Amino acid sequence: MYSPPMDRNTRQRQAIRRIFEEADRPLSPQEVLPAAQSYVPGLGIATVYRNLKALVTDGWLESVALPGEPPRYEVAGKRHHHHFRCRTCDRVFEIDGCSTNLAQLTPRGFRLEGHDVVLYGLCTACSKIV
Amino acid sequence: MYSPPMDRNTRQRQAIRRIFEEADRPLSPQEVLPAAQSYVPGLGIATVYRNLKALVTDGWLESVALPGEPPRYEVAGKRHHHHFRCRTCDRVFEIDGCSTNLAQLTPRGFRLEGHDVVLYGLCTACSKIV
DNA sequence: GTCGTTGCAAAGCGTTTGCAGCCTA
DNA sequence: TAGGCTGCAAACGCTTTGCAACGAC
Repeated sequence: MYSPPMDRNTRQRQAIRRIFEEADRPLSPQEVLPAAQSYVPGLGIATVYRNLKALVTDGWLESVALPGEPPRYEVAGKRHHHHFRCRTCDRVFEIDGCSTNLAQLTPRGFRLEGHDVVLYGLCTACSKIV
Repeated sequence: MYSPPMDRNTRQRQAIRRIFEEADRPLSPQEVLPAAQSYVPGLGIATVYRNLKALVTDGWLESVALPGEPPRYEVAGKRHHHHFRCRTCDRVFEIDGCSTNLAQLTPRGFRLEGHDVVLYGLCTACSKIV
C-alpha cells in the first residue's frame, strides 16, 4: 500500500488535520469529506482517503475500528481508551478507563494480547431528545 | 432487503446448516463457501450470501461483527457471550462469561444499553506453533 | 406442475489506483 | 523548475440483484 511522504503542506492536508483537531472524536472518511470541503471546496474523496492513510503512516492519526462499521480515525498518541457509539446519531465518542477483569475470560490454552471494548447506547444530546 | 421464505429444504441449504453445526464458531461467507462446496460441488457464493441472510431472518443464525472485519455468523440462541480472534489464523472463537465493570466507564449523561468485548491473541493451536 | 431456489453474470457500493495537470517548496 | 499532490475517472473486491433454468414438494 502506497503512502505519500507527507512533505508538503497543501491546503487540503491542512484542512483535514484541522477537522480532526476541532472534532475531538473519531471521524469516518464520509464525515471528513464535507467538513474539509467547507475549508477547501472541490476537495475530492480520494484526497481524503489518501491523506487519512498518509497521516496514519505518519503517526499523526490512528485508525479506530468498530464492529460492523467502516474504519474511523482519531488523533494519535492518546492513552489507552475505548469507545462509545450512539445508536441514534451514530457518532463515536472516546471514553477513558478500561475494564480490568478481561483476562479471566480468556479460555484455557489461549494467549491474550489485547482487547477492544465498545459501549452502545445514547449520547448526552440524544438521550435528551428521546 | 429480500429474504427467501425458507420453505424448501434444498441440498445447498442443508449443506450450509451442517457447516455451522459442525464448526461451533463464527464463520464468514468465505469460510462457508468451500466447506459447503465439499457437500455440494458447484454451490455458488450468491447462494451462500442468500442463505446466510435467510437463516438470520429465520432466527437460526445470528451475525457476529468484529472490528475491522466482514460479518461472520454463528448459530443463534446462545447465552450472552463475547469473542476471541486469533491473530495468527484469524479464526474467531466464542468465549463464555462477561466483563462486569463496564457501566462505570460510561460517561456522565450517556445512557448505556449494550456492549461488545473482543479479545485478541493466539488460540491454543497457534500458541503451540509459535 | 408450481414456484421457491440456484448459478451465472451484471450491478452496486465504498475504497483504491492511474494519470495528466497543478502547486508547494 | 521538480516532483509531490490533487481531482477525475477507471479499477477493485466484496456483496447484492436480475434472470432463466432447475428441482423440492
